Amino acid sequence: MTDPTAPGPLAAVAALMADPARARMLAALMGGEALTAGELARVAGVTAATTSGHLARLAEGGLVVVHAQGRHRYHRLASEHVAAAIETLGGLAARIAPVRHWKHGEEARAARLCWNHLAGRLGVALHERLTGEGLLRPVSGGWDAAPEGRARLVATGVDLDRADAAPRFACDCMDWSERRPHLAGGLGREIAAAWIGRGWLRRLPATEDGDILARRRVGLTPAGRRGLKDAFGLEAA
Amino acid sequence: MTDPTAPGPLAAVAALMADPARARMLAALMGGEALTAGELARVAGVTAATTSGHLARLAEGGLVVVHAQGRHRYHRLASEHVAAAIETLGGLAARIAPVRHWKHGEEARAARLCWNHLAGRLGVALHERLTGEGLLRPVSGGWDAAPEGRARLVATGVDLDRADAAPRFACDCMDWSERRPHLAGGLGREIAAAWIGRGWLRRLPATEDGDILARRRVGLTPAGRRGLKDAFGLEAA
DNA sequence: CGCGCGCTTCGGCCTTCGCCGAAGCATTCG
DNA sequence: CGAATGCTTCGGCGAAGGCCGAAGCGCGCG
Repeated sequence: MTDPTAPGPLAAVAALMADPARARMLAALMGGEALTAGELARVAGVTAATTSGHLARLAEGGLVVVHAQGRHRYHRLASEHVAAAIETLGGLAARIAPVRHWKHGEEARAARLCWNHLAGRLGVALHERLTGEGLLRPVSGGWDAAPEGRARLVATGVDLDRADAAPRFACDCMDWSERRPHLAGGLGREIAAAWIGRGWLRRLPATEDGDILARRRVGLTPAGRRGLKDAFGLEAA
Repeated sequence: MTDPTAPGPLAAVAALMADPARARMLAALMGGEALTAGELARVAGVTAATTSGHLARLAEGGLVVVHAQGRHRYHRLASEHVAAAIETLGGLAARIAPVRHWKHGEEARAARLCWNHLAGRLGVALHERLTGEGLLRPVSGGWDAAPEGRARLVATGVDLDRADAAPRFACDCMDWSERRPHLAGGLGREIAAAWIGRGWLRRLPATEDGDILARRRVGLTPAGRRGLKDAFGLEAA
């Protein structure tokens, strides 16, 4: 316990992300869905045996939580904080590494999920629009929706009661590609859920290669484009 | 180049932080000062030879930049984005790991530097005060100082011209201990520099053990306490 | 009830890499 | 112009850990 060779907590959590196979799994989980060990094995490109070990370590380290259901074991990211850290680290990596061209990079820059909320240009534009118009205002440690903002969000199907029940939507993630904040937390989650639910957003098919963006890309449907324009005057790219 | 076994950029940057000795070096560099290889060797607890290898990797990976001066080689974090990522990852680690009691943890929670700007309770309180009073207002991708806010900041000795010259102070770091944003970017840097310069803040002595907080803790002087109360009505803990 | 499937555990191989001491450069100082 | 200092490079050692195939285990289905 008081092992003098023990890595500090920072090194320990970094080590969990430092393995290529584990990093691919975490990236896949950034899509927000709970995935089985088998699915994660495929995206990571290793056998089931290897995957099992990796997932045990990730769970032990608190990055992932497991939910057994029948003969499947579903894994998802443990919390918003894990997602935010991965997003931030991914952003740093993208900034530092030679600009490697992801096959679907352009689509992902346009709109994607960051665990359970909206990111990419669309997520950033939404955040800017809401804050710039005063529909969201800064409060202690985060954002709160002004009455006018609440009404407009509810009109688009967002369940604000459930968003309010969340601890607080203090966490505005720093965006991977745009280097600007987008809306995370309970409100971000409810927005994404509502708009996917009413068909404004649609998940784009996962890529088969080990792409870090697999399962994260979303697209705005024509209905969504219209809806966002009507509700917020938002002209999506 | 197209090595199929190459780790993704995320795993690569995580690996740089995943070694205990390197993590200690990075933590020490979060104090914002440029440190020599020898100083980093001492804080990391390894020999000069080992340190040299680590620093070469960190520089190669873009986390650190080197500045040779005489027979010393000074190292500092490469950018604000590196500092933000370390802070975020450290926050996740603190949240996940069993609450380990750092010797100077309480002092560091009160006020510390996050690379070149103010963090801890003081940094968070300042951010909240400035945004809550409307002295800072949200603009596209960050914060801008309102006229009233500019005047008050200038009155405390902050060089706003230099802050304006910075790319943008879009980056409000997520705080390690408080899990709330504090003020980073060009403005954060100028504030910390100005207040240290006029004796409002003082660096506290570095700890001798390999503490992750070494060289980061700062204290508010009586003059600083008075000054912050007069300028912003800020009652520091 | 027995088979199939998903997942984990075990054992063994092998690469990676962190570590050090010794030697080699460079810079500064006496 | 040596000698000391700061740092890097080299060579070699050892531990950590990532990988797999095979075997084991639990759950659901036929």
